[in-house]
Amino acid sequence: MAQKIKLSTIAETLGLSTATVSLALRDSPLVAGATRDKIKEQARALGYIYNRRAASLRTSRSGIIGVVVHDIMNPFYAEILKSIESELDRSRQTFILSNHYDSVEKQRTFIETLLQLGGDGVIMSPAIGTPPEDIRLAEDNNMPAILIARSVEGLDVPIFRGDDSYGISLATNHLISLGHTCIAMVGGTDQTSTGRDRYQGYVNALRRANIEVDPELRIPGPRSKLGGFEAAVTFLSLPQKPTAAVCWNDLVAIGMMNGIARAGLVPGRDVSVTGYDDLEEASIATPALTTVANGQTEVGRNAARALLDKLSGSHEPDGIHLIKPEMRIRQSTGPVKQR
Amino acid sequence: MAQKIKLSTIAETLGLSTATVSLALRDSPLVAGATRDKIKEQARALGYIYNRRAASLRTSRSGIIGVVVHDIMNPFYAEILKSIESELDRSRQTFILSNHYDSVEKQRTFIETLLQLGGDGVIMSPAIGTPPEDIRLAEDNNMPAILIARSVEGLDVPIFRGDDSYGISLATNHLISLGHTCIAMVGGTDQTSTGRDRYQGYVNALRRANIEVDPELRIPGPRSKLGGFEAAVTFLSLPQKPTAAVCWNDLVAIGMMNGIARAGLVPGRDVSVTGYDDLEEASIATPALTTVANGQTEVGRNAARALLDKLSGSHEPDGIHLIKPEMRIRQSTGPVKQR
DNA sequence: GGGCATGCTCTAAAGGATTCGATAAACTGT
DNA sequence: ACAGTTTATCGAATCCTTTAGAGCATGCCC
Repeated sequence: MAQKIKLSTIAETLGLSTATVSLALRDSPLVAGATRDKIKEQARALGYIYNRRAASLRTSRSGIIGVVVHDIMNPFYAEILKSIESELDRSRQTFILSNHYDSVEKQRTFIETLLQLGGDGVIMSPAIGTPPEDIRLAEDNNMPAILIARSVEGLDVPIFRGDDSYGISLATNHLISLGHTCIAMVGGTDQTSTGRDRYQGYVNALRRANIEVDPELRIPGPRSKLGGFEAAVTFLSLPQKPTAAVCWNDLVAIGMMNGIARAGLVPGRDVSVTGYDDLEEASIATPALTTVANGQTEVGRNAARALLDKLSGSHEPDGIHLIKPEMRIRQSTGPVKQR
Repeated sequence: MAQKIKLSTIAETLGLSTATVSLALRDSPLVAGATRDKIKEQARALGYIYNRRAASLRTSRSGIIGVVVHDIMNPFYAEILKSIESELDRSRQTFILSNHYDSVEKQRTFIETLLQLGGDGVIMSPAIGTPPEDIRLAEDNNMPAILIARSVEGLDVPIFRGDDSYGISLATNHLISLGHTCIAMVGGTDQTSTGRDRYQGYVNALRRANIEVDPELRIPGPRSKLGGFEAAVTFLSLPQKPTAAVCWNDLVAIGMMNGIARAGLVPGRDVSVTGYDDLEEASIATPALTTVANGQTEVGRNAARALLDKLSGSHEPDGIHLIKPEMRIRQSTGPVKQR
């Protein structure tokens, strides 16, 4: 309040130059030990606050990293963010978070803001329909980007994600092995690479088992609990009377189980349901959800490390980094039972 | 990549001064319309990126607002954040988000980082045990703070929160009116103002109905789904055989309903359960959760507006701003039934 | 004692936008 | 035609830190 304390304030009170003070505070070996201690002590005493904007103006390094995903409230992204956070924390980077809600517009605004702030890099799960130029804008202005979860055509920035096609085929195979032959696929969209991959995994698994693929058994759209809840109605009224559902993710699966229960049926006994992601919540759902662990923690950690490596120039982690999903079998799936 | 475009680049290519360019880009009436258009056009053509750090060095306004809460993954905070976000968005402020996970240490680090970046203000739900000095640090360095959800003793910064004591008493009264007399309180902690207020609301409602308060009926601790899930076991083994539970929040209530179902009982019929917060999820839970709407949207919106007002100097929103909670009766509560 | 390291500190020039006060040009009214 | 406005633009200082490059002791060796 009183007076802004700056380097020169410290310098004057000690009869030194700002250069020395600046170096001392950053532990430069150029400054004598005794001087350094005196300076640090004085800085503390005066309540000095380092001015990063002034510093970064000079050094063109801001210590800011941007992270933008579809929706941070979605536990799938939240778990990724948590692991990014713990990775960045230890390297003293500040991170700025944003949702784009699949608005290309909002996403571009975020990238521009980040550029204005001098962001050092950005980790993003690109919005549906992201034009490659928007990401090149970042790269061209010296702000490297790393993608997570979704790819963008025509770009060669590093990307970290689970192997969606393989993961969904695991879930589908599991249902097939329980005797199910009429299996619906609930949720997701063809507009993202993830959506296409997951549907493909489902189709592949059915084909391999010589089960005919019926497009009517696909209920596209839902990606949230509410979506899954509502899709239960559609599912239960399908004329083919499917006995199982491969859901887009755990949220859809949990919502759908709630919808099924509301209709008086018992999920896991009357209808088998699989999720995807293995959120913390999956194991405490009723019944406990059979799902596919999608490696959120690895995705976040590896993406953050890759960016830090790139920034420190030690390593260029280009290309696609796939993480192998794993099956988690619980109580929401069981042997086939006619309705 | 090629060359950094700055104000002076634009100025030179047009034969103008940086002063004029700077003014034009900010739509100053001092600049002639034709000149302004020419400048803006050129800025776009060159791919000029506004350098906020340089600007804020001069103006000491960064356009950055910090938001720190216990855990952004918690849907209660997530809903607040969403409403803060939409409020700040329209005033072109960037916001930086952080969790403190109730670590005073982590919270202070965040405040310091924000000060270094020249944050204009901070909205926070203070960590348990936050010393008033930590918040004064912000205020003293010209970065106003607004509290949400929790208070800190010995401070007169504005605070926005629900009326917890009143809210919980609504839920408790509702159970009492259904005939319940042995009602447990599940979750929460005495270490936060919210925790103390909610317990007090529960106690008050019982006393008003002449029901004796049994401290053994309190199961403190849980604040998450998993916590509620585990607390169900404790609850069901209480010798007093309570017929209803007032839960700390919706997460605890939903977790607890899952735990109760896992034990073979039907929540809403065998045991009545109330939540708190009215998350989106409450209405699709099985059974749909009776809960108390806590006004997250208002809290977020009002807090954000208050901060913006304070920054623009138009208004000093000091003091406590309580939001009146409202009852939402659904299927998780019903008439008393002996177990 | 002269020549050279070595160790520590300082001077001054960036870095990019904003803004006060000055200036020049165009216009007003008489 | 001239003093007085108004309008549009500019010069230069300023915000605070970093960092070459210079400078000055001191100590050491031959």
